[in-house]
Amino acid sequence: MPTVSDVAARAGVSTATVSRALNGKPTVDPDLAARVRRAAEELGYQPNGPARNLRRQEAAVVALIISDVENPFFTAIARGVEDVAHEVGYSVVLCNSDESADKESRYLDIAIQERVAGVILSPSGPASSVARLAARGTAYVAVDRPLPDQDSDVVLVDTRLAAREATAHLIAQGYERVGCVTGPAGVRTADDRLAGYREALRAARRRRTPKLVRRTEYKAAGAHRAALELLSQPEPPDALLIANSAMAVGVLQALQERGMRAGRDVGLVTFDDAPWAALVDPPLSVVAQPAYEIGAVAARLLLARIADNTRPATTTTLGAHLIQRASSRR
Amino acid sequence: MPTVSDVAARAGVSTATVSRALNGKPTVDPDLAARVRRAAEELGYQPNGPARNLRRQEAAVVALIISDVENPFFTAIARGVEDVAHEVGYSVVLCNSDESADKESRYLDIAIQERVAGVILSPSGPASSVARLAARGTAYVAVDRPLPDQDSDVVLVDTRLAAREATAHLIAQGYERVGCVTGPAGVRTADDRLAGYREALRAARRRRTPKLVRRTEYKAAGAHRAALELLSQPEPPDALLIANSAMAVGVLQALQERGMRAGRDVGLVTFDDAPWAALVDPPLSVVAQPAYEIGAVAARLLLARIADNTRPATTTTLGAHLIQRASSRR
DNA sequence: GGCCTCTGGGTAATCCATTACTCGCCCGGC
DNA sequence: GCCGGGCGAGTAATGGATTACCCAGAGGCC
Repeated sequence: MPTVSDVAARAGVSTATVSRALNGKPTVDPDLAARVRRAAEELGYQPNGPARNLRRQEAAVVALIISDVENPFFTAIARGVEDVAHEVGYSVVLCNSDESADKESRYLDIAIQERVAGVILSPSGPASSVARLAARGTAYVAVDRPLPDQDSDVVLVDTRLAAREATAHLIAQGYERVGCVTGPAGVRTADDRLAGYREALRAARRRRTPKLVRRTEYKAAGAHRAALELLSQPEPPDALLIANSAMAVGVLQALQERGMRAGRDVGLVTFDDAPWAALVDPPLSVVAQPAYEIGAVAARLLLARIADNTRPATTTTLGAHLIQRASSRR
Repeated sequence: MPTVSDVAARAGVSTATVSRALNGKPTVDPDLAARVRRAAEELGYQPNGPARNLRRQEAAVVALIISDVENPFFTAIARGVEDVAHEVGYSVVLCNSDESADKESRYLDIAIQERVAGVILSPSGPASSVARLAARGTAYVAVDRPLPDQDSDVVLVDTRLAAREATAHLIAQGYERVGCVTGPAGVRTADDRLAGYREALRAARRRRTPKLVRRTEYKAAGAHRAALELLSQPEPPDALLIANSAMAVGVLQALQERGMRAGRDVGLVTFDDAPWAALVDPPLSVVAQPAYEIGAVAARLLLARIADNTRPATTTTLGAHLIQRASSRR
């Protein structure tokens, strides 16, 4: 594997000049630079990343730690981050924490060890170990969920308001017993969606019925169980607000098994406008979140913070909008 | 940021001993090792990854380059890879080549530069630049699609046979004019699925009708256009084999716009058992591919090759199976 | 007791790119 | 003609962990 010295020898210059030429420093004679580039080309020279990063004390890489690779919401965020980061020459590596604080912590360690320039993450649960990032002075930005007890840049969606509007919509459509299937306690988006749901009930002077609410992991399996439980009660819900699209899959399965029809039997609104949401029968009403933009904004904030880590922390809140389809109509 | 020297000073030993102790080398006195670990703990020591990788000439990281993060087939592969790699202490970084040979090439360069231990990739198109990996002696494994002109480890699905069976199934159900929507020419899975489709037609002594076949990018938008074209013809298909789940979304949209119903008006079988496939109306018949297992097998092959790069190249072909649902029944 | 072996641990070389520092040369100004 | 400044390029220090090599001391054997 060729090194700078090999390139230097072939081009008949010093290693310093090779480095300067290949990094586009302006203090190199154009002829020399061309000679160096040609030599590098001929040898198939690829810089040694670890050596470069060791010297520079930082890698031109940002780590994106998301809580579920299989969730289209997060993969859309990933695209937003990638597009912005690539524009300015950063690479993005995607890490899947799988909603496990352990894996998250492990990936954070790796990010620190590899001296990445910055980290974007959707924190899994309250006991986040980002304090270590802060301690090292590594730039980071939280997306989707704020970090507890941390004042860092955050990009959020006003998910509480959206949940409130979605619930109000179900009520306005004439559903009497609106329930909610949301994520685990302590996960901020899950809490917020529940809070918005309750606000809407209060605003409509409906009694709050704990029996109509279930919390489970943010996955299809949990939501499936939850929906079956809810529907087996003596006074089952006639509408549900569902906190993400994976959960919607579980709920729809449950309805199918019970021979029930969304809209007619149970009004449904779910968070996240998955590509298939309009294709199920009846088409699913959703709260569309600007996932791509979340990623893009987060990436821009991260780049700004990499450039200047003393800037004050900001919170960006993006809006979500309800898309009414037939699953919330009788 | 503390270094080995700091830990060494605090534990009252040399840097060599610190390194040996923290890496679990057996030649260190247990008492000393404990002292070192405690010192490291107290200082919050995190090894400097670039320095370590520079010295070791290799990072304990495998790169997984997939052609579409938003495709559940590939994210399931990612889980398989992760689970196996983590077991033996490797980290996985996910790179999204987005079906672009350019991005793929760029990520390969990064993988080489960062001296990752190995690469697993689903090659985008024929002009793959993996030759560079081979030239450097970096271990790699191809998944889903073989590499042209390369004899490397490959993990495939017998997608041609599956396509043939799926098509035969449609014919057996009484569909007369079975068409096919597949991916771009040159992408092996797309070619194979088309070949399997044709084999089934031949076996059933049906005429091959090029007008019933469309090739487009492996995305919803392309398939949507293709489906509209197919259905606008004077003699439109009455059944379609669809080459992946993103395309299925496009085709279903097209049917919806035309007010047509899958199964009754157009029989449908699609590749990939997406979580929502059973939830659309009517439920979608699919060819389920063992995506998780592809990832797991690929990871094991990669680890074997990292250990011994001289082992002969292998090709693993996994089976896929048809799941019959209502979309392929009149 | 003398010599050999084995073990644990220290010293210093090594991996490779970047960059601070330095030097020679050329040009302009006085 | 001499000096200061600036530019381009070379020399060598630097970053931090790993590991080849070497040494001291303990224990065994004759």
